[in-house]
Amino acid sequence: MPRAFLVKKANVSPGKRNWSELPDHKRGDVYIPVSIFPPSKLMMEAEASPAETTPLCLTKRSDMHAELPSSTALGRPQSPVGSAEERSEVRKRSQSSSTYIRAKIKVTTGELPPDPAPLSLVLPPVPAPHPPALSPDATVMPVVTTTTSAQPPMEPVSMVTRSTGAFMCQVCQKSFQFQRMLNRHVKCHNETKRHLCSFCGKGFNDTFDLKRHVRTHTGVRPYKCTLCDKAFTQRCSLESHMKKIHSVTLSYAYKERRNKLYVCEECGHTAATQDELLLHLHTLHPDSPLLKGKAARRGGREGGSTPGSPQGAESDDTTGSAGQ
DNA sequence: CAATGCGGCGAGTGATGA
DNA sequence: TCATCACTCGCCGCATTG
Repeated sequence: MPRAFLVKKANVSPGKRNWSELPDHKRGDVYIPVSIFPPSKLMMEAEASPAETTPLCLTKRSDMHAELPSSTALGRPQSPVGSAEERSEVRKRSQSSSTYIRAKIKVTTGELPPDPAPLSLVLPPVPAPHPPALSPDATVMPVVTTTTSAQPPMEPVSMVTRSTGAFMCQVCQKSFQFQRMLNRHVKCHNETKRHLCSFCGKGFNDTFDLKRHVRTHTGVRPYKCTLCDKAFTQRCSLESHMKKIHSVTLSYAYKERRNKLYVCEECGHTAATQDELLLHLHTLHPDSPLLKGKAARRGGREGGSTPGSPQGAESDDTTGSAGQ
């Protein structure tokens, strides 16, 4: 692979780890961004609210910023918000006056626009979406999942009507078979719940989206190409790579459940089973708040969820994406 | 049964080489 | 300038949890 892939921009600060120089397989296994976690703080945050709990409570020491392995975060210490998405936000904002507006980009304002209807079309004048500034010596803001209580409930944003047996979104007229589908869809229009990235402050409606995003900062790349040393944060990226580079198309039976991949978000280690992951955590990250959280939860639930269960016990994010 | 978690799909964008 | 590939994220379907 001739391309200097992964390196979105040079400008890597001296003294900082350039993870793009590492083979992906090493990067994924070697990189240990977190031991870094102040467990107590982490746990406190995790207690906030079950629903609001940010999956990945990545808090870290103040010099964490310098350790960010992500190519997207590397080399932009000057930038208050270093990731690509921030640049995208900035770019988007700069484009907001132009004719082109990327429809999919959402602006994290934390405030509910007065008029929901044009929400998907209008980019409101954006105040700095989030406390940006991750100055090199700044303490990283904790992951905060906020429910902006000041905001009205969903209904005013997207009135639910039922027509032709479907639940229709009043904002975009999209219809859904189930109420719950609509409820979640409404979040797309409503800035009600924000899951904020502790690294860059970017907000997400979906906890998993945040978790996935955080990997861009932590450098965790669970999906490794078996034919080369490259690794990816998302399975689809790996599959795309396999198809384009190696001409290998991974096919799965219809609705086949792919093997779940348990990912240690602290070092990127992957395990085939949750037990294996737990063993890994006990061995290498005994102080991991994630481990403690799991233990606490198990104690409280007394065998509530089975070890293979992808959720529940894993909502503390010891597992990564992967696998359907 | 609603809420939540997770994976997949699709698309926009950046970086790089030809 | 264009093509290619990787990165990233919004959103949806489905599974699981409480």
